[in-house]
Order: sequence, then structure tokens, then C-alpha cells
Amino acid sequence: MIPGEFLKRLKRLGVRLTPQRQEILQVLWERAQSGGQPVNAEEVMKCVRTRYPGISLDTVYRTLATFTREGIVNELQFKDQSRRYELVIQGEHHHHLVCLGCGYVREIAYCPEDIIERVRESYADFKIEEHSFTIYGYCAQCRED
Amino acid sequence: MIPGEFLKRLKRLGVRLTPQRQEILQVLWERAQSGGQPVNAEEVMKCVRTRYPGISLDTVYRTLATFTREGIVNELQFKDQSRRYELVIQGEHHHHLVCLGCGYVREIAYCPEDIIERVRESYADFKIEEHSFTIYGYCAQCRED
DNA sequence: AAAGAAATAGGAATAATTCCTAACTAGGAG
DNA sequence: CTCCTAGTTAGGAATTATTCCTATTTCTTT
Repeated sequence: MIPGEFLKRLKRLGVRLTPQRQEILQVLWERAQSGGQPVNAEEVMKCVRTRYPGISLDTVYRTLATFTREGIVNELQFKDQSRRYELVIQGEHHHHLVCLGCGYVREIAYCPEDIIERVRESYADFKIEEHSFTIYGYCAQCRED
Repeated sequence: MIPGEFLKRLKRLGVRLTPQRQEILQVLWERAQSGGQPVNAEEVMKCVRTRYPGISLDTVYRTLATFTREGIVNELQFKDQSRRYELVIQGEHHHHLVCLGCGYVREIAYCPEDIIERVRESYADFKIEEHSFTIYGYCAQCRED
């Protein structure tokens, strides 16, 4: 089940709790549990539809945008053009290793914090909000082709 | 004028030199000279059309893809959904600081090479090809709004 | 239980990019 | 210099991803 943590957090943030949103949260949570492969809107819709057939793609997009704004999910943008999302686990921060062949995504724990600090100092008039760091290449499977 | 360097390089790579491609290269070169703000396909087409009115958007996309494949340009993908391109200047490597308000892009010289090396070692079966590192935030102008 | 503000479905609209095909052309061979 | 051909182009159609629109529904507070 969805850990109460997220529901409480949404409530605290004043985000209205509709069944659609709960289902989407559920899908994101399951993803996070089973390997953490980020999902795109289309996939979320398909998953949700197995249990909540009526949901519209627009609702999925809107909800993911809301969750992103509230810091519940991370919106990722890789080279392959479709946005993907992952649940933000409290106290965790990571980046990604992406296969250019099959699109498989792997988390990497390292973060270039030192550089971010340096940039924060050198560009004091720029207010840093977030950052993305992604390494692209070919996984064992794909490098043979 | 376009430095011979690029034309020679294209020739050496066996890339056919059409007037369209030369014009696109010219536009990218001018951009690089005047501040290095990366361009998207639409903008490239508009610029080229002032001197070569017949060019199609498809040709611009195809050419930019070709140049990217040959290492002549860098394809960038920021959060705002449209791809942008910048000329690769030999011996130079940089990342980007992007304003979430106005989209203004600034180059940053630092690169998390140490992390990339560590990842290369830890994930020996993954063949690293490239990486992207982008810091997002608000520029002096936009942080007031 | 009622009211109001916010969210939803579904389809239309938009934006970015790619595909398709007939016509054209750069560049090497003769 | 001319010819040939594989690679390239224009233009519009098609595709993909995302957002917009609006009448209807539904949380949440009272």
C-alpha cells in the first residue's frame, strides 16, 4: 500500500486527494519499489487504467505536474524526448545513467555538489533551484549490437 | 566567414557539402561568436532563410542531426522541451546554467570529470559516450518577478 | 447535507519532430 | 568538361508529446 507519508504530505500541502491522484501515487510507488525505472505519462495512464479505467491522459499530466510542483515527484528529461517521472524518496538524492540503446535507466549516487557550490558563489545573482546530471552510453546488452 | 576548419572537417568525414549545410554552419558559427546562446531548429531556419529562402525545416533538422553525429555540433536538451544546438569548438568543453524564467543560457566551465571516472570504473560493463550537466534557476532579471 | 472551489473526462488544439516521395545536385569517374 | 548515381532536398503529410477547453463532477469545509 501507499505509505501514509505521501498522503499526509499531500494533505499538509493542501492538495486535494482524489482517487485519481491516489492511483497515480500508487503506480509511482510501485515503480520506486520495483527497481526505480522512471515512468512517462503514457505508462502511468496504462497502469492506472487497469484499476481505474476512466482516467484521462490529461489528468495524468496535470497530476504529475502538481506532484512535481509540490516536490513529491521529480520530472526528468533525457535525450529521448519524453518526460519521465520518479517518486522523491525523502532524504535521497541521485542522478542517472541512461542507455542510448534501450533506454534503461540506472541511478547513480554521486552528485557534483562541489561544482554547484562553486557556481553558487561565482554567480551570486543567479538563484539556483535545481540541477540535472546524466551520463549516457550503452549497457552491456546494447553495446554488442 | 566560416573558418575553413569546419569545412575541411566535414570533407574529411565524407559529408557532402551542400549550400544548405554551409548556411546552417554559418548560422551556428555566428551564434558561437555572439555570446554562444544555443539555437533551436526553428531559429536556425529563420536565420538561414534571410539568405537562402527556400530551405525547409526538415533539412535543418536533418542537417543538425548529421552534424551532431559527426561531432560538429552538440545537441542540448533542457527542461523546456525544445532541442537546442551549439557548435563544438575544438578543445573546449562546458556545461550550462539555464534560467527557468527567460530561458537564458550561460556556459559554465566546470565539469564533474571525477564522478564520470568513478562511474566508468564502477560500471565497467557500461560504455560511457557522453554526459550532460545543467544547473537551473533564476537570473537576476527573473528572480524579481 | 449543502456550497463553493478545484479537479475531471474527452476531445480538440498546439508544438516539436519525423516521415514520405518525387525532383534535384555534389562530386567522383571517365 | 560531362555524365552518373548515391545522397540530399522541398514541401507537405503524419506522428508524438503535451496542453488547452469546457461542461460536468467531486472533494472538503461548514
